[in-house]
Amino acid sequence: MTLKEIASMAGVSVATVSYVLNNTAQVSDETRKKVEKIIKETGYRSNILAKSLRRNESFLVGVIVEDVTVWHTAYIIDGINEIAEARGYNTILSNLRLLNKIESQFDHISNYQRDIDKALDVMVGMQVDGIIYVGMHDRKISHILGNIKKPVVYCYCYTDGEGSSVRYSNEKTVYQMTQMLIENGHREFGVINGLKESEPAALRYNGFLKALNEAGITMKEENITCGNWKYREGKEAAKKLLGKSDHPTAIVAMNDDMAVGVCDAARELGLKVPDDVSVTGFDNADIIQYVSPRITTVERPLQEMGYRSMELLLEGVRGASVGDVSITLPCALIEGESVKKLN
Amino acid sequence: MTLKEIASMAGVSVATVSYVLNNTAQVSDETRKKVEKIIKETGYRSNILAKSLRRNESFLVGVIVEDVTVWHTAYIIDGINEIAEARGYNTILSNLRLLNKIESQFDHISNYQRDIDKALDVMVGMQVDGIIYVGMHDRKISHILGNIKKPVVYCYCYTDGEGSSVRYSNEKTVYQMTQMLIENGHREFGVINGLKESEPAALRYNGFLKALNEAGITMKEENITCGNWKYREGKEAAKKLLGKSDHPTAIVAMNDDMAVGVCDAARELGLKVPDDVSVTGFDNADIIQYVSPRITTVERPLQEMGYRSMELLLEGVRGASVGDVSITLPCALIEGESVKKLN
DNA sequence: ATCTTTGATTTAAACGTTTAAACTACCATT
DNA sequence: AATGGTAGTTTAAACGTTTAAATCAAAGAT
Repeated sequence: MTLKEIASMAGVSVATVSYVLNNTAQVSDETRKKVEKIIKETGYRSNILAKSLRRNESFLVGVIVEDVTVWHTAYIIDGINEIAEARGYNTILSNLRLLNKIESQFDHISNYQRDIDKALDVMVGMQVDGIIYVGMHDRKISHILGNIKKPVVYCYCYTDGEGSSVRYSNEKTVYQMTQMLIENGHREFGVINGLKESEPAALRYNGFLKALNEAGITMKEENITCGNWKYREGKEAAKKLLGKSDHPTAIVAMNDDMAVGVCDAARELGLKVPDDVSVTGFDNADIIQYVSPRITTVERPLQEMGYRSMELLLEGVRGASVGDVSITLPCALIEGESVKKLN
Repeated sequence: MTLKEIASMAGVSVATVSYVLNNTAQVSDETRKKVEKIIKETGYRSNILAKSLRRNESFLVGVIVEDVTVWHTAYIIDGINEIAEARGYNTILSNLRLLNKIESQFDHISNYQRDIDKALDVMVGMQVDGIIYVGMHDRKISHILGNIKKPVVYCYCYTDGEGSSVRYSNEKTVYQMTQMLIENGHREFGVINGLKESEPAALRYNGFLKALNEAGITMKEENITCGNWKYREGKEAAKKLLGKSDHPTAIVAMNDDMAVGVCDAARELGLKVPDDVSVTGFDNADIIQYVSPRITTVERPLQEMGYRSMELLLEGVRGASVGDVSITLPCALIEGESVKKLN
């Protein structure tokens, strides 16, 4: 079913049908009714490819994600898609599958670049109106993406890039969380940071330190540890932190997986959470729901980040925005029962 | 950068450039080199929209998912995308967001239909070559999707539909799991099924019963329970099953969330897993990694289901397949330490 | 010397839209 | 009666490809 066929069935020209469809010109009530009737009857759907070709805009945006199987990715995609749908845009998804690659190939960096190039090939080929990159981008990535002459938004985390970006606040969130612990009377802290090279780890740790410094609290060197974000290393670190009589009264784990490890370590050492030691996490991961007492943690505005990214992108597409915009969204404190009031 | 521009830069006709690009006709080495050089220099990328319009195939497939934030969905999408990419296809994703809708709206059925229609509008409008529906489809959905004149593959679960489908084996998997328990000497079973109305619950339960029947084992009515797939109800059901002196020696939970609930219930009742009671789950969910002892469970071939769905779809697109094909993939047993050998 | 064949290239139509420009009635002013 | 304006409609070009058909030149066969 094409415009032409509709037109001939209605006994009018293709232009008229197009005008009816988009109401972009005056059409008499009579012909409008006639045409609309036929459109409904035939179930005609306009060919978006042809439309996009002619209009020189595709109403398509490309979404590149580092790994779709990392759970937070789905929520961001969900947010992106919701706005896209509402605004009449569609998305094509490209999955870099970074997780497997980093694990299995030593030369992942070069593959990485090749994969992005490939993704860009199809996206630019599809004439996307813009691109959202979901993940941790560094200068290299923003350089690659900067080369295409389309609006780009970086969503999730970023180092120092060019381009518009949407992220959540790591530093401030942990800062506030730590303040909360201090207000509750805690003075002896243990910290389990994430991977040293990781940007969020650095940011979160900064927030932690800032709160300590402001309160004039210093930490024992031995109470500063880090893990690989995973349960096991969190538990191991916690065993060290808690395995002495003068252990900290509060342990700040930089994500929930490790926080759960802390709780299990505590139990195995015969310590009660929160009575003997307080614990906080980060992420509001699924696992949180299974452990009791509920670990106090923090929820990232994942869906909202999707919303904002898409909105920002569309501003760029419409040429509305000037220059780069960076949005940092706050996280929400999810209060559990893992923090004891000491005062 | 268009074909025309490349052509004029190379001093040849657009046809020649097109032939070089797709090598679909004889071109002299000399001109080929010349054209390729310019293509490389300019970084030309062909306009897929125009190509698709002309060729009357889009190399696009639509993927409709019931809810992208349900964790298994991401793995299926990953599989779909991997094959798509390898075959030169792209995917556009439509998320029905069913989870929120079912919770918040009583008239979700009609919205559901409208949402699918909307998704189809854009997909058909984009001239997708085919569609993969990821989720539990019923006759209603296959009726809607059957109306479009494109190949469709249903992935995940299905009742009795028309159309090709890919799913994992529920019945046989639980059958084998139960056989394993029987071989290990278990005779007194408790079962925690999923939601009664749910198809996978029914299938899994069938598999369970079949193994029991074959072994001539009968169950006490009171040991047959069900929950809503969630931790809490699993735990509650387990409390009932285990709260008596002659409790079952093995509890088959129809998913991991509930199996974890069983373990916690056991612990609270002072029972040891697996010494006092054996437990099995289903899904190999993330949570499994956090509980010890490791719960014996089963992994669904999610990514593989994505692969197969895409392959099946492309067969349909290429007109290779005749009639509907149904593929049922086996699950893999993940042996933990939650099952005791009684013999 | 003429006719075929072959290989390399170009011409031009087609895909399904949008849209500026042209056209046609019809009516209202002068 | 000529002019102008307006509402409704059509014409035709354009978007960037692909591809059947046409063209052309050079080589081979008679």
